[in-house]
Amino acid sequence: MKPTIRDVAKMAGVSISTVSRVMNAPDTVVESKRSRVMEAIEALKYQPNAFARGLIYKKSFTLGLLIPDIENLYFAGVIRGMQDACIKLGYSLMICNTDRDKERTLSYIDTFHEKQVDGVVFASDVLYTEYYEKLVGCRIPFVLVSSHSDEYEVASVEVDDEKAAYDAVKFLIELGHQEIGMIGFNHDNSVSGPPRFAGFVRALKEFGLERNVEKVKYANHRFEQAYQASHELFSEYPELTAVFCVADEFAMGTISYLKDRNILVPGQVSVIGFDNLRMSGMFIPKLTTIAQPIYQLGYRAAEKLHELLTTGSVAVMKEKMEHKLIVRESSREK
Amino acid sequence: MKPTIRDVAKMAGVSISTVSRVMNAPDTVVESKRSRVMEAIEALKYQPNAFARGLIYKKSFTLGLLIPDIENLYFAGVIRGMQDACIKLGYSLMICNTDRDKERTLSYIDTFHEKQVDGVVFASDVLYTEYYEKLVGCRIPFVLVSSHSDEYEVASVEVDDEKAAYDAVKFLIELGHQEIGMIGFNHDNSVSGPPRFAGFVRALKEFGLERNVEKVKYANHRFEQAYQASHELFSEYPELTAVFCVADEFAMGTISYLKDRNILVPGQVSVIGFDNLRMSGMFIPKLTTIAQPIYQLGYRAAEKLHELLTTGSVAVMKEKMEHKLIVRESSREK
DNA sequence: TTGAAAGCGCTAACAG
DNA sequence: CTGTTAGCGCTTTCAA
Repeated sequence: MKPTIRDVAKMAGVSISTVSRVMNAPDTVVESKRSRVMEAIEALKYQPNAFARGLIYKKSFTLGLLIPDIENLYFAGVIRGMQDACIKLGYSLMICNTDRDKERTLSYIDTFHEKQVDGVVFASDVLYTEYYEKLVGCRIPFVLVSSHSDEYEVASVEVDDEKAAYDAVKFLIELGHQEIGMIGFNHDNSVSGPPRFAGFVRALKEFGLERNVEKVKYANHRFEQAYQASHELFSEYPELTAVFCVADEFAMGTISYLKDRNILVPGQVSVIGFDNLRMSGMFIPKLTTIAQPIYQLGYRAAEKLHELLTTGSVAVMKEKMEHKLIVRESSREK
Repeated sequence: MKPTIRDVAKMAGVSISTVSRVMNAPDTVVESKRSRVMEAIEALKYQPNAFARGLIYKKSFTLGLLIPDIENLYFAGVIRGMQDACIKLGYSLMICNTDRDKERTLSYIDTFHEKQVDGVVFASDVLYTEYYEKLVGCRIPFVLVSSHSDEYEVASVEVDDEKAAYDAVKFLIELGHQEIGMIGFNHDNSVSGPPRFAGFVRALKEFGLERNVEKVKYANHRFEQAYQASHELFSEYPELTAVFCVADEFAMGTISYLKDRNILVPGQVSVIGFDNLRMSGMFIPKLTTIAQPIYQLGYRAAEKLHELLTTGSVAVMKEKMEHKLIVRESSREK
């Protein structure tokens, strides 16, 4: 049996209240008893039972994190940031991988409810009504990261997707490209799909290149799908000399396709990615991309949730973090 | 306030024991009351408090997972497998990323202790005495995945590293390579470092190629380090025509270095990796590698821990899973 | 400064 | 079949 507060009390020859006090308000206990209690705690390797504490405090000091795909390096960064923030703020973290499955997501929310997590961070996926209502129904405070909600009043932290996409495409245009295509996220099951497309369109229009607006194919988060989408894109628009990919993984799929077709990158076609995953510096060629402050996004999300938990609201509802263009080798020189 | 069992009882007009019964032994309650209780539960979105339950059962139905590096795709696979097994077995999962930091690892074990996790899976890292003693001191049952312990009696699941390395090197030799180098894990802070080196040596000796035994450089888990190690390896042994890398990430680093030196892969040098990460099929060239059943390793580790938790011991202490050679494009044709 | 005792939400005897 | 009651381990009044 794990030792309880009673065992410590007995060993130290004091009452359980005294033991409790040395843990929560040490200076209300005289030195002599305090040190005896500390010794006993040490000797028994006593650790207060989190269940008993939770029952009283009605807090678990645990946060939940819902991510769509743990095999996507993007989320590894978010997790690291959030985990570091949790350590700083005194929370434990419960990470759940939903695979973008509704049943599974809902069931994880149940688990969070049952384990009484203090709050949850919901990453990237779209906040479907079912999710929102379940979270609200369970009275679980939550914030969104790499996502936002137009329908509901929910705090969020993300990058300015429209602006970032605009910057990427503008960069391509300034490199001299006139025939530019895009591999995007489907608009109906992603939150950054529409704004990134909008940024693509805005840059094109600004430079009188609107004829490219339709040169877009969509993929569903993974490499293989982007490979396939590139195939469709280039079959239909062989004149393309540049592609804006809304994810680094898409850029890799696109480059892979181009390579199989013996089309040189960046010699014949420039490719720009999005995210700046750790992998993007390892790929051949190294990816030119729009960097998101991934780690910071996770860190900030945890802080924001903490703010919500402790003050009942957040100072800024829809927070944007800075993105940055990183020029490497997959785009041609000026 | 979240509703308690009392609220449900009141609304359904029964005692709290009856409510408890419909949750734990439904058929001992008459249909009429049972359905009234179910309705009340539904209406209030009642979810039993895990703290109160934990206090009684002395079980949290939560497992802990300690991984060294969440940004390594290898662990993403382990996590998925373990998470699926947890769903099947009725556990929640608490994942902690140690960054291979001792302080941090020890502190996570404290957290696990405090949250009363039922058991923990410890991944890949070496089981230092401090870890072992703390875990045992806290009376937390645990198993090792992608690791094992020679010193202690601890259950583990992994691949046969020596045999897998042997197979990789033998494959290279059978391709006709005579000058073979290796990029390995440091022997003092990794568990698979020594056996993989041993497999390298055995294959070499078996084919009378022991002169290559010293052509080894070491790196510390990441791409950049492998890039640097390759630089050292090829500066010292420019005659090399093949390299056995003990991780796919090392293979990518090596290929990246070779590419920067304008050495063709597989034209001039064959490179074989280890793990078969999802990335290895996305890289250019696609990696020839030794596949580990990563997902299954995670799944099996959770099952094994469950076995330990429920029966008090495991049928097989040191379990090995099958590896497989995957031939793709980074090795030359025969 | 300290101890006794109530109670957090739930389960499991024990009566009825 | 159902209700009453005694804890599970801890914190927190309330007295002493």
